[in-house]
Amino acid sequence: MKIYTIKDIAQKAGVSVTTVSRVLNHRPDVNRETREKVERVMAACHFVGNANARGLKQTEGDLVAIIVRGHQNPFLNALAESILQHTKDCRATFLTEFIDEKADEFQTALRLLHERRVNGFIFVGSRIDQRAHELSGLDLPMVFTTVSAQQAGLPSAASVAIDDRAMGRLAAQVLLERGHRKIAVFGASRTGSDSLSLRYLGVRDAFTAAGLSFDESRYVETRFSLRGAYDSARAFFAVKGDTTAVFAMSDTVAMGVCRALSDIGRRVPEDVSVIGFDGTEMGKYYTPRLSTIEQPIEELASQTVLVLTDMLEHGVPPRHVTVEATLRLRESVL
Amino acid sequence: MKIYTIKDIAQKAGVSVTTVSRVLNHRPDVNRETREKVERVMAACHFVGNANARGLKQTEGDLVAIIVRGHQNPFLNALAESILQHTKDCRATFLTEFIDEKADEFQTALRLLHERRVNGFIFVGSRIDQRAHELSGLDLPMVFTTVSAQQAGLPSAASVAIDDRAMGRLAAQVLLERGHRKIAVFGASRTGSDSLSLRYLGVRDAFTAAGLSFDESRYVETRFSLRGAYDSARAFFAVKGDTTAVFAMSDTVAMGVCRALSDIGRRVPEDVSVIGFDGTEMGKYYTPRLSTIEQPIEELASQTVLVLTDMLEHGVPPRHVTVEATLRLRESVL
DNA sequence: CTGAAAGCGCTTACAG
DNA sequence: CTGAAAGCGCTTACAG
Repeated sequence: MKIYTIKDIAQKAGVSVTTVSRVLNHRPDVNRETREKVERVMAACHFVGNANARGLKQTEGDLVAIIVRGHQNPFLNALAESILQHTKDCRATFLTEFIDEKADEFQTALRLLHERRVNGFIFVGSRIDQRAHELSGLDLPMVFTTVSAQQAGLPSAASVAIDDRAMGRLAAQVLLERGHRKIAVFGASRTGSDSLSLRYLGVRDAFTAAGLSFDESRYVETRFSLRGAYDSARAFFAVKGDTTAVFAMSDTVAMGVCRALSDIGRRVPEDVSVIGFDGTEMGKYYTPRLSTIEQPIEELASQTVLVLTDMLEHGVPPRHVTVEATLRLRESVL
Repeated sequence: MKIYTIKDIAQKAGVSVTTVSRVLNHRPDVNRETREKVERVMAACHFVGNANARGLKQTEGDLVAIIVRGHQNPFLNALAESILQHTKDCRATFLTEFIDEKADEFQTALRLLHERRVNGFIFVGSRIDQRAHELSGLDLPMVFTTVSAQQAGLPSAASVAIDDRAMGRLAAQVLLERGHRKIAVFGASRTGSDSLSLRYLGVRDAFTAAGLSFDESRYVETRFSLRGAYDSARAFFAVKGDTTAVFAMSDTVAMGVCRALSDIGRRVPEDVSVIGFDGTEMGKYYTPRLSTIEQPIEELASQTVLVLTDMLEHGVPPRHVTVEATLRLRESVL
């Protein structure tokens, strides 16, 4: 199986490589007969252009990198897939890079910038912190999705996200309204301005609005995996066994907590109510069906691609879009 | 933030581009002082080579594509991650391509072959069928993992997999031994020689060994998603309500079935036993904890990389490795 | 509508 | 140990 080059095709079709290149790139300025002849030869040879060679000539169309941090995260996975879907009718080409949750997305971005001459970024599942400043010199369109970049101080950064603070507040409010007072919150470090920290602030808002104050000893820093959440919950409930409700900042964490509760003989929701976050498919099929704050995947994706192409193709300045999340009350909250 | 090329570095360091290239590729034949000077300049400029330009010179090291079919599949995801882990100390470089479950992995392979001049493949989650013959002319190392390529008729194909037929048999046997006779099997098309079809043959083996025969009307072709399995199970149990046990060919399918059962008022495992396949993390935390056939991810991954590098670096002929799966009896089977 | 030629950034024989 | 030069496969002004 010989690998044909544009030169081989040109020779077989009796035209110049320039013409083959034109056909390859769907340029209009090619005679119909010539085009068809070249296309026939390309088809017969199963010709596919060499991406390296093409990439080397930078002046081609835009190349956008989608960097997904959290490969095992079902929510981000689904979101990335949806973004890719919306990407189909863009002029730019996209490459997707899945990195580990613990990896550094900004380092990855820098590498892609050099290695592949990328000229646009979509960050899926990034937490924007001081590391982001490695990108501050960059004058490329970049869109953060699921996290607001409003406070990031990156001049060319746009973002699409839900109102995490309001949604954190809503989750806590749901529990407070149902009479819960001993409420635990399972999240991560709450000192930044990332989406998880905002949800935590929302929790405090809810308590304040109810004339109460959140008991910080019921805040649990956990890893965002089933195993991590399970272990954290076992340890937490051994000490704070009087807790009657949990707000977990992801559905995965919520499910780990549910399993732990059931293993220590506490029923969900009869003994302990649990509300998650994200609105994953699994949550709908878990027993009990998970109450959650559902992020609008479809809209996050379409807005993200829209904001990016506006910046890339029309030079529109970056903007920060807020989309609506939805409370889904299912079986796990009483 | 200027993007430096090898030429810029050469100029700044006062050497030729050849020398910079040598340093870049860790060639031994560079004077230590020269090397250090060049390295200093590269570091100062945050220099990263242009992958396109490098890729264009094919004679570089090997490039292996890992093609993962089934992006949303947690088992394949975990397996791909483990493979990537084992890949770290290989001389070759690897690129990972996640494609949809419905996409054609062989088309993808062909594209990568041309576009990127790949010279080795790892197929994760492929089903080998007639489409595979598009690769039959290819004299490149390719390793199929989770599915045996023994019967595929591809001369350069190796494979690493469990004994799917034996494991299908074991799953059915577990249910038969516990007195179940009205057993449903949730799988896919069972006419090929892919791993799912083999598991089906294993089921028949188990029935035959017990002096019984499998009731084909209890074979359910389902999509391998929570939603698909749920819908299939609702439809199936509306007709075959006397079924007392289910063998689902993936944990995801098993969980969809469990949820459906609970929604029609059948308890798992008291009324219906369910056994899954793969051994996903979620299965351990589901309620009820899922009984399953656990695939040895770690060993599948290490063997896959080993077989590939043996072929690639040492010219060893392709081989077909069988690894051991493990029965995990948990709560969902009575 | 078509082609000859330069050049993208790198690697690699080939000389020295 | 080091460098000048050719070439990887493609794209794109520039001519015609």
